[in-house]
Parts: sequence; C-alpha cells; structure tokens
Amino acid sequence: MTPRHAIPAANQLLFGLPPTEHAAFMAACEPATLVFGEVLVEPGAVIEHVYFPVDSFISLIVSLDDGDRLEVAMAGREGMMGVSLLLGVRESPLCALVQGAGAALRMDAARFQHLLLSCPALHKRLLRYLYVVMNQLAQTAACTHFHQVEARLARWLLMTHDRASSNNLQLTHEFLAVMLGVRRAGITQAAMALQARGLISYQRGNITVLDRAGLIEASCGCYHADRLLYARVLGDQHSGT
Amino acid sequence: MTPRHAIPAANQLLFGLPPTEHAAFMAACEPATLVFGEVLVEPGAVIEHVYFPVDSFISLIVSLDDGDRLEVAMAGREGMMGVSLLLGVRESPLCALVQGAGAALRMDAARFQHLLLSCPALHKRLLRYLYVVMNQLAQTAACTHFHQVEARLARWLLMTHDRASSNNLQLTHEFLAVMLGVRRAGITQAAMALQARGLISYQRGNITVLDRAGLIEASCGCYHADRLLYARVLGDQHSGT
DNA sequence: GCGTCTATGTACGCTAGCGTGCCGACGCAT
DNA sequence: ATGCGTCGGCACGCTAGCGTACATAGACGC
Repeated sequence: MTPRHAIPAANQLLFGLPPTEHAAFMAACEPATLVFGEVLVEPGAVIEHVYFPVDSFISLIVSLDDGDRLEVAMAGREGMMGVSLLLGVRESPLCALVQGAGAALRMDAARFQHLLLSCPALHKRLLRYLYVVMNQLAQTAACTHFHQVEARLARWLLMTHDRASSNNLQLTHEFLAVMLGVRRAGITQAAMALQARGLISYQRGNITVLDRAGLIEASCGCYHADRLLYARVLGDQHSGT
Repeated sequence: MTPRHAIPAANQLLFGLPPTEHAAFMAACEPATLVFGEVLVEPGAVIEHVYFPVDSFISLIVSLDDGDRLEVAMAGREGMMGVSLLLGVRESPLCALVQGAGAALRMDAARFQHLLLSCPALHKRLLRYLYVVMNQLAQTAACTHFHQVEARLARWLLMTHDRASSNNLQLTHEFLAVMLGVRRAGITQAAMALQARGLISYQRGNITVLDRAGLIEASCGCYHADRLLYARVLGDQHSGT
C-alpha cells in the first residue's frame, strides 16, 4: 500500500496524467463532500456536475418504468460519475446515489466538457474508463440473471469494500435488497450464510468484512473479471490494447 | 416508409452527415455480406473490422466464465459493431454473432479510428450512439432480472422485427433460449402463449409476426423505452440534449 | 427504565423457471 | 419411400426466490 502522503488522496483516473493536464484539471474543479443518501442526479435529468470520488463512492441505479430498480454500476476512487458527458450527452439515464459519504472532486459539467478539449491524455483515459464501465454493465446484466443471491451479495460486498476504506460497511439488509433487486428476507438468508462461513459479521446496519479471500471464493467470477478488466485497461499505463 | 431509391440502402448512423464526411466514410469502407451464424469477433479478441449493417443484424453476447451466455444488445441498420474502438480500445469484450444475414458496410479497424479524426460530425454521432447502447445495457440488465420470459420474448421479437425487413423471422426456440438465457422449454411455453393470443405464428424455425401492436402490449416497457431513447438521442438531428 | 423505532429473524404458501428426458412430427437427403 | 436429424410439445420433480406477515431485539430519546 502506498502511504497517503506519497500519492495525495486523489482519484485513480487522474493518475499518470501530464503535469499540465493535472494542473488544469485541479484548477477547474473544487473539493466537495458527498453526504450519504444524497442523489447526485435523477434518472433522465441534466448533469450539473461531474464527480470524481476520492474517499466516497456512488451507486448507479437504473429505474424501470414499472418502478423496479437495480444497481448496475458503482463509482469510487477508481471511477467517476457523469460519463455520458464524454459522449456529448448532458443527461444521465441512471440515478446516482451517494452510498459512501466522503470527499470528491467536482466540476461543472460545461467546464468539464470544455476542459477535455485541452486535455487529450485525460480525455483518452476517461474514454478507456468508459469502456470498462460498459463491460461492467454487460457483465452485471448476465450476473444478475444467472447467479444466486449469495454469490451476488459476496460480489457486492467486495466491490463496496474496495471502495470504502474500512472493513466496516454501514449497510442494512433493506438497502442491499434494493441494490440487488431481491427481497430483504433474501439478503438476510444470504448474509447469514456468509456469516456462518466466517466471511463477514454484522449487527444492525453494520457489516464487517472478516475474510476477503473467502468472500472472493464465495462470490461469482464476475468480481474477479471486473477487476482484471480494470487493471488491464486502466491499471498499467504502458499497456496498449 | 421511404422508398428504397430515395434513401439508398444505408446505415442510420450515417444519416445527416456533411457530404464530405459521408464521402470520406464511403471511400474508406467496403461492402460486405454477413452470413448467418458468422462470428465477427470472439469475446476478448481484437476487432479487425467495424461493421455498419445495412440489411443485416448482429447480436452482441456476453459470456461469463462459467459458460453462461446472454444477449445484451443488438445492432442492425440503426447501429454498428465495434463501438469500443470509439473509446480507444481495440478489443471487444462481447461476442458478435450475425443473426440476420445480409449486407453491411465494413471498414478496417485502424482505418476507422483514423477516419474519425477527420470526421467530427460522424464521430460525434457515433458517440451519441454509444450513449444509447450504454443505456440499453443498463436497461437490459434490469429487464432480464425482473421481467418474465413471455414479455422478454415479445420484446426480443420486436427488436428483431425492427431490424429484419420481413415479418418472417428464421428462429428456432433453441436459439431464442440462448439469447434470453432460459430453457428451450421456457421459450416454447412463452411462444405458445403469444401464438394463442394471435400475435405471432410459427412452425419449425420460422416465426411470423402477425400483430406488432399486440406484441408491444405483450412486451415489457423496455422495448418502448429503448426506442424512445434512440429517437431522442439520434433520431432528431436538431435535438440538443 | 420506558416507549418507540428500526433492523433482523423466521415462517408459510406460492410461482417461475430449472434440469432432464422423452416423444412425435416435420423435412431433407438418400 | 424411407430414414435420420432437427424442431417443438410435454411432463416430472425440484429449487430459488417471491409476497406477506409477524415476532424479536438492539438503539435511542426522554
């Protein structure tokens, strides 16, 4: 683990940028504090700001006509909220919900779009990130359909654990049920199973990750696949693909 | 319906381009004939060519580690195959399978990426298309999870019907089962129900659409939502968003 | 301490869809 | 015309997850 002071708390999408671009980015954005439960953008609404979480993370949720909701992606330190601006569209189809409170960098949407014109390296990197997101969407579609609640829960906890900087996650079964699109009772059952295996423990809205490796084993391969893809496309700055 | 000779058989993504860009595009690509069942790109492989179906259409399929497969998007006259090149990534995560044989325009991947640099209008339009695709992925994730086989089948038939130029679709239950990620017997049941309602008829690998409006009613709202989004983002050339 | 609220455990019947396997029917090739 | 392979109908028991409802048990304010 790199100590905090070596790489100042920042967003991974900003890693490895040329100094001028990094400076331009930092000059254009401002620090923001995201509050748990805050909705950064409603589905179909115009995006006012883009967010680059530093310390916080955001759930991206699709809502169907009939009211069903499902989390389809997550953005933490490794990602951003507002990718559709990269595609020249100012609205977001998904709902963005702050799921982990904390710090983020935020920038006015118009300014962001303008900034991209003068920051080719940043632009390029963000597009690659978008590629990763697209894959996660596709992967999630299949995962949600084929895999069982217990494995999906394990995957979800791992993804959250990666983005939260603590082993302690403030999550109720109720909330998890909405994210995974299942009943609360279904979560309770799956959580009990994971707890019985010693992978997590929990009480009243507080889940503790005890055994990451075990959780990975309990999760479907989708967790691992996601991470591999991210590393391949965005981790190694020298990779071509 | 616009007669064929008025708008020459072409791909909708090329509509409304400045003449120079259109000419540059046409000069760089070549006609191709897609054969039913052909795999244009394997998951994880490098994209050799991008395809713009004219008369044909392509299924985009995600494959999980454990072998499960699910169709997550479709590209016909309204779309293209190879969007990840727009993001600067030369590989495709999804499998592209020719599902409707016919004509397409095809271009070498490198040439395509190069062409985009000199065709800003085209580039912009394709990015907007990508936005639509992303939404369809998210929508499909939720649809696949929440909606029943019968409604999903109706949606799928409608999407196919839009892209095939005929009321007659060459499809076996077996194939549909793979696309929707369900058992063949599940398709048989759903198809029988749709047939009983007079919406389709079928025999031995040949499904006929009898009542489009009825099918729309039988489908989940996802079909309609998809179309609306496409129209809003790509249909009206004057829309800002 | 007491009431209240919220989170979790549990139970019951129900349904969609699964896995499997078999049969009949159609159609193509010999 | 015969035979074989493909396609579709069907049936069996099974399971995951649903909808609903109710009961306990921490947490928190007063």
